[in-house]
Amino acid sequence: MSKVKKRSDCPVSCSLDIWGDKWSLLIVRDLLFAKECTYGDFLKSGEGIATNILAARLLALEENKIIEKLAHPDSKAKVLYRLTRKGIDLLPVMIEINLWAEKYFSIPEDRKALLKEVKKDKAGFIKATIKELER
Amino acid sequence: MSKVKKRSDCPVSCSLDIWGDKWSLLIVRDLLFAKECTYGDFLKSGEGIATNILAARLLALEENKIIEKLAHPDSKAKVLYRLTRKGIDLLPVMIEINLWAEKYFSIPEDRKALLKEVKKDKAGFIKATIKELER
DNA sequence: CTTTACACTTGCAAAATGCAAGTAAAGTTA
DNA sequence: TAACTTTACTTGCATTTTGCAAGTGTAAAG
Repeated sequence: MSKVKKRSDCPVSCSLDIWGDKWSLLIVRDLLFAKECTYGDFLKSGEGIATNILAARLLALEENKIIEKLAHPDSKAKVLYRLTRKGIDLLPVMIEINLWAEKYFSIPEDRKALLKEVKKDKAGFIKATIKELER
Repeated sequence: MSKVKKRSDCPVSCSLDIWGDKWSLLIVRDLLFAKECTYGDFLKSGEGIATNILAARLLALEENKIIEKLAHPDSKAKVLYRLTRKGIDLLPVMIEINLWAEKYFSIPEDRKALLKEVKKDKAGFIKATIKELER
């Protein structure tokens, strides 16, 4: 199930081998925003990922140590997904994607407001967010 | 041919709709490094993209104004591809991907050396590179 | 005028994606 | 405690995308 086929040793290529598809970074995005998500939370995201694709992506991200599963405190029927440090470290990538998109697309107001904060002090924002996600 | 199916208005989602696949950012990478590439140059890149996939990606990137074609000065048989400003502006994304990958993979020495330069003065590096690519 | 270089296109098999329905365990309600 | 619901997936199948190999057309070179 876990075929890690490395196309080259270029860092960009290696990265894309793991999360270079239309869905993986959306999962990471959800977790950067929400810190912890259940399977159902991902399904409810606006883009409408199919449940089998979601399952496949979650497994791949877990195998690549981007995310990890943990028990839900309220119920054995629920599962929580969370970013590992490796996943959290995608935050700068995510921020730059947002800034790029802001320049070339029209994006929601609340996201614009957040990016305004980011631009005020990027390093500070990243540091604070990582701290929040890690505990 | 140019179906721009937007899944949501999230900036991340919009971005991935355009270049969220295993190949597009490698094309952008080649152009960020080389400034201008021919069709054959892309084919020669280490990852070994199939020629039909390359043609499809180049067309999609062109339709989305990430790259543009221009006449080769030496020959009518050759075509040059170059980044538009929109494509050049993916540089910060590309840099963060490289920095992330450097932390979690072993990457080639020459790329490490380049990233050392980047880390010394990220804003300066970006500014200088953009200037170089734009003229 | 024949050969080579270059930028693609085409055909087809294999893999990934997307949709709808189904399953199993856990929790909730009557 | 029996029936129902919620949750996290799995399964089957049609559609789409990818990958490989071979082919085409135009321009340049010999």
